[in-house]
Amino acid sequence: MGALTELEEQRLHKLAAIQQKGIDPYPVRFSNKEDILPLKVRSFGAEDDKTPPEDAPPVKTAGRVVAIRDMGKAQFLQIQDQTGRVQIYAGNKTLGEDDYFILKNLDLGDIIGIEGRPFRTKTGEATLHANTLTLLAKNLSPLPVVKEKDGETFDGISDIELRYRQRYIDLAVNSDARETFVLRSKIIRALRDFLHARGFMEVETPMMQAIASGAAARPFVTHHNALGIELFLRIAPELYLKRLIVGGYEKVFELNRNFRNEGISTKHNPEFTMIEIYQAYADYNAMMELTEEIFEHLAQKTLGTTSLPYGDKEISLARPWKRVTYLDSIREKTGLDFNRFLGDENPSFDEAKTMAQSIGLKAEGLHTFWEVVDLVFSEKVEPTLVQPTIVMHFPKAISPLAKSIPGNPHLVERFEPYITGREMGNAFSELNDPHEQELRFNEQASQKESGAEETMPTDDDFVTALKVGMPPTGGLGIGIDRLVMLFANKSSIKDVILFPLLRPPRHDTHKETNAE
RNA sequence: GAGAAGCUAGCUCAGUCGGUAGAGCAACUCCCUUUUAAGGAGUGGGUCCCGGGUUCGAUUCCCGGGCUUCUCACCA
Repeated sequence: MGALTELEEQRLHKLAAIQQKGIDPYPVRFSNKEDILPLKVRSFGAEDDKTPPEDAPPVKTAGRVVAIRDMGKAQFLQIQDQTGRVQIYAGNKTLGEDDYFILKNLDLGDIIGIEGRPFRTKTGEATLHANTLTLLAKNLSPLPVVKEKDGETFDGISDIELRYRQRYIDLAVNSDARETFVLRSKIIRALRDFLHARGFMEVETPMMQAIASGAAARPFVTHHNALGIELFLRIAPELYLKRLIVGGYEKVFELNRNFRNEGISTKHNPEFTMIEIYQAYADYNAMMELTEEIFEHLAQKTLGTTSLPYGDKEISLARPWKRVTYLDSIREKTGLDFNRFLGDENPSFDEAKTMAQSIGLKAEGLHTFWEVVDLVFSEKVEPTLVQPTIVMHFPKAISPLAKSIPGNPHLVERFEPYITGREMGNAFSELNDPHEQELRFNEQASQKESGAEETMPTDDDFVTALKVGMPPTGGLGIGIDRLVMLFANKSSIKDVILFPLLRPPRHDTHKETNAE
């Protein structure tokens, strides 16, 4: 393998010619580089309305060459750094011999440093007239050429696979991609600041766990050689964070990766970022307040508004959000009223099935009353929850870590916020009765025995922790990737994860395997 | 895991009812010192995703495979 394209060969020849001339195409450093945006503000005014004086002192900056307009013995270049773009004017009148040689051998994608005097061209463009031009890195693998005019982009890269597989190209070429990940970083920072300001402490709990509990999902398995044990990548940090509440910390959070060995889709990546927040002496009502505050604050802080465009919709994150109970939301959307079963100790599975069938849902493969109800909810209610909605009081049967509503045998103090038809988080008053917790784990285990695919594994040490005593506690988890999708107006989770998981490319394995 | 679509020059895309292919941008050569999707003249560039079959001949038709995207399934 490794046949070079014509373009790559040409670049290598230029590289050789540059080295021949005694110029290092990869110099060690370029000191005192000023960022382009502040430099432009300083030289040309914040409104781009100032003209620098004739004798303005030279400035020094650097970036990637993204446009070359060759006028013969002089050229107009555009260079781009993390903060913006600026035009460079360079020619043989001001450049020394070596620098001019670099100019003549310059390619799109090269990284250069320049020193030059700010001035305006005839047409008024803010420009730097280069006195020196230093090659800092030669581009040997040509980038796609993207041209822009009046905000319109021509011939950008649209090959989605290339954008995800070689994100560095996507970032180098597409300003939208760059902006998305800047926004992601701002959101995460604002979230941390928000929580720190309220007295929360950020902690780190194990990502490799002997028991992958805290959620119901298939884990990744790995192996520790020295201990000779099987370990799982965590599917959730929940049980460890609650151990910290037992230990006496009262406000903790963890913002980091979880891993689930499940399908990949526009809404699922095998590793994804979650924040989980626990507050002792609080309950799910406090978590509802917190949820609304967090979303509103993050939007205000990072986007300057609580009104977000998403696809063809306009989402308003302004508080207060609509709140509705789980069963009422089903009644609202389908007319089916499961509330009337709340008095029954063992609500009828068959009746639930009949009700589901009456609105065209097949309850095949389901075993319990509450599974049928949850099917109705996820099929008929979830997709309709476009504006922020807090759905409260989930079935106990599918909430093994949440505290029961006092006096209610079937429902728990749990809620989920929904936006754009997607679950954005999960929260509850944490179950802190060790005996009840043990029963719930057992219930999960017997569901597994009777054929449920994914249930929550028992964690005996966690039960022991609860026996030591955990104060009443409110917990909240928020999916960060989905939050960023909402804020960045992206429909695929891959657009908000820098390096989403893709099948590794197979080079010429075909020939090799067929050669046998 | 299932179905559908796609894969042609560095990029964005045409096209071949089966006779090995084209545009724009990029590249190369030349002209041009205030351009900005710069302009003008010329040139080169392809395992048409991979393998097999049918055929005189396959990028095109058939079969198998790969990768991606979308939908569904699974999925806190």
